[in-house]
Formats: sequence, structure tokens, C-alpha cells
Amino acid sequence: MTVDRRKLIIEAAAKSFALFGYKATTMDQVAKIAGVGKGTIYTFFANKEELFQEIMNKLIQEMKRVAEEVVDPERKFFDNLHRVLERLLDFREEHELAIKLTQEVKEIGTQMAQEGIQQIEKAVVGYIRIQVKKAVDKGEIKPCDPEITAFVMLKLYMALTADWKKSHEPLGKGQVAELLPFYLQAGLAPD
Amino acid sequence: MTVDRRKLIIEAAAKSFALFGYKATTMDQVAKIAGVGKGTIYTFFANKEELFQEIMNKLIQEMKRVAEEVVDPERKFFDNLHRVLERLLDFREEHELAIKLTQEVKEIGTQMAQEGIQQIEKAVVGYIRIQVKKAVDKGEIKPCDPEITAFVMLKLYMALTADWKKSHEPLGKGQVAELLPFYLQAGLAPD
DNA sequence: TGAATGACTAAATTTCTATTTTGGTCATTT
DNA sequence: AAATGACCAAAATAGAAATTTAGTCATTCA
Repeated sequence: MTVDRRKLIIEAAAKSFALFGYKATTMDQVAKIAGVGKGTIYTFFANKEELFQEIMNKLIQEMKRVAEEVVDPERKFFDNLHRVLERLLDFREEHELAIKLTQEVKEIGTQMAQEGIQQIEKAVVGYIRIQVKKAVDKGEIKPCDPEITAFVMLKLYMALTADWKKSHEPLGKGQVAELLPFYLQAGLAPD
Repeated sequence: MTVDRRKLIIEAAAKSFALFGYKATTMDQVAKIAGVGKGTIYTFFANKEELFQEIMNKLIQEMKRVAEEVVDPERKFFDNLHRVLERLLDFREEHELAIKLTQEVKEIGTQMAQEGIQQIEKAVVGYIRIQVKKAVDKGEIKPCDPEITAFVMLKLYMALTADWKKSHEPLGKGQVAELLPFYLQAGLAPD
């Protein structure tokens, strides 16, 4: 068995998308890095978009794996929630592809990069939704719409981490870890 | 006393910014609508930016007035909160200048339009912060950082109204009115 | 003989330059 | 002294020319 050309292409594409973003990655580039002819890419992927999709799916899969590592059924729901969100946002901050796509959206507004980021967010909400549902079933939190609740949780987390620091001194991780359950678990109603 | 040229200019500028946005509004245009010479504008405002600032301040003032109309000290805090946010977001949706600026930021990313929108949000958070502080003092809600709390409230409201509908069926006003206190007042902790 | 290839093309993007528009000034007018 | 609009440098736009790129396919290998 000779080398797995499909794998070579995927690895080369992942590297290039992470390094240069979606738009600045050319099919010639990918072929060159992979050490294959350009035509070969098109025997595996119909077009650039599908190749990108493959890389995004792999990324989301990896994020799910990373999230799973940190969830501990023994712990309280809000404890797990914070650990997962922190891990995922850290991951997103560390992962070159996610960084590059975010940057690309802000700087040149590439449509595909935009869609890539949305896919990641959708996957994260989907993951949290499952955790919310479990927590509701276990009676750990009140009955609620899991989709809306998961959405609210991600948005609140992103507001406290990413949005807040655009106009204020950033909140420490400890503070965020306190604020999330402060607002969403206990609520603001006086005792 | 002859006509108030300053007022003519402000009215013309307000009309033009709302109709064409920041970038597409020219000083010649404003002068023409106001029926004054272009040089006259510069006897009142140092440059285009300052003229825009004047219009933005007027808009924010008007929003504050509109918000005040709806706050009733007899009502519960969360009731007032929803009424104010709804009124303000409605206002923003109705008000041509706010619409135009939002559109301009999305379409051509004009810096000044961006800053204009940010000013509006900052003013809204500032207004809510005062209400939060009052509510804390009255013991209507738990002690909390008013700035962070106001920020969280606006973000959550925008998440439920604007962000949610980007990927889902929009939530009705009644639903939003229920969800806001559901998450922030009562909290998700089981009874 | 079928998988791999890279020269090729139409379309998209970028670069370059000529032209127009615009924010701001200031000598003149009212 | 307040108002003005012709004027100017700088910025924005338009559009032609040159380059790049996604995707194809006849040819080449293994």
C-alpha cells in the first residue's frame, strides 16, 4: 500500500487554512504542501468548500473530545458548565484555525470563514444542550427549554469573557466562574 | 432675530445621516439641505465628526427621554427592565438613524458608524445601571456590581431578541418578557 | 487500465492610473 | 462680524490591464 493521498491532502489543507485563513489558501498551495498534483485533490473533494468542510468537521470533533475530557458526572452542573466553556474558549483561543477564521471574518469578512465560526458555535450550543437536558432530568436545574438555555449560557459566557473586555478591564477566570452561577443559578431575587 | 443657522444645520445633518448614513453624507449636502453656505457649518462645528457627535448626543438624549416615559417606580424592577429594553430596542428599530448606522457598519464597516452604535449601547447600559443600583438599594434585587449586571442584562436581552432569530424562529415579545426574569431573577436552581 | 497529474481556461481578484469627489480653508461679500 | 462659495490637497472611485485562482481534462504513469 502506497501513501494515503487523502490524508496528506487533509493534513496539508488543515495546516494551510490555519496558517493563511480560508481565502488566502489556494488549491495550488494545498497540493504543493501535500506533495500531490492539484487534480488529485478533486478526486477526493468536489471543490474548495468541501475540503474546508472536512477540516471544520474534524475541528468540531476534536473540540467535542476535548470537552468530554473535562466533564465529570460527579460534579455539579454549573461546575461542569464552567469547566467545559472555559476549556472550549481556551481551545478556540489556542487553536490556530479558529483564531485565523475569527480574524479573517473581522478583517475581510470572508463568507466561508463566517460560516465556519457559526458552525463551531452551533456545535458548542448543541453540546451544552445535551448537558442541560441531563441536568434537568436529574433535577439539578429547573425544567427549561434546553436549546434556549444552552444558547443563553453560551451568550452570557461570551459576554463576560469576550464582549466585556472590549470596553472594560477583563474579568479574571475566577470572577467569571463566580458570575455565571451567580446570575443563572441563584438568580437576582433577594433571599 | 434672523433664522437660527445652527439649528438649521443640525436638522439638515440629522436628516442626511439618517437617510444616507455617515459616509454618504457630505458637508456640501448638509449645507444644501440646511440652505446655508458650507463655510457656515464650520463656524459652529470643527469638522464632520463633531457635527455627527452633536446628532448622536441628541439621539441618546431622546432615547433617555423615551425610556423615562415607561419606567414606573410603582412597578417591580424586572417589569420595568423589560419595558425599558423593549421600548429602547423598538426605538432603535424604528429610528432611521440607528437603523442606517447598523446597516452601514454591516455593509461597509464605517468606523464612525461603529462608534456611534457603541455610544448608544454604552448609554443604554449606563441607564440600566442606575436602575439596577436603585433596585439594589430598595432590596428588590440582591447586592451585585451594577455595571456588570446592567451589561449582562443588555447582552442577554439582545441575545434573546436579535441573536436568537439569526438561527431560529424569533421569540415573541411575551416569551422574551418571561425568559428575562426566568433566567436572571428566579435562576435555574431547583426550588 | 484506472489513478494521478499539471498545463490550460474562464472567471475572479488585484494593481495601477486617470478622474472625480469631498472635507476643510480663507479671501471676499454682505 | 457673520456668512459664503470658489478653491485646494487629499481621499475615494472607476475602470482598464495584469495577475491569480478554482476547477477541468487530455495525457502520463504505475
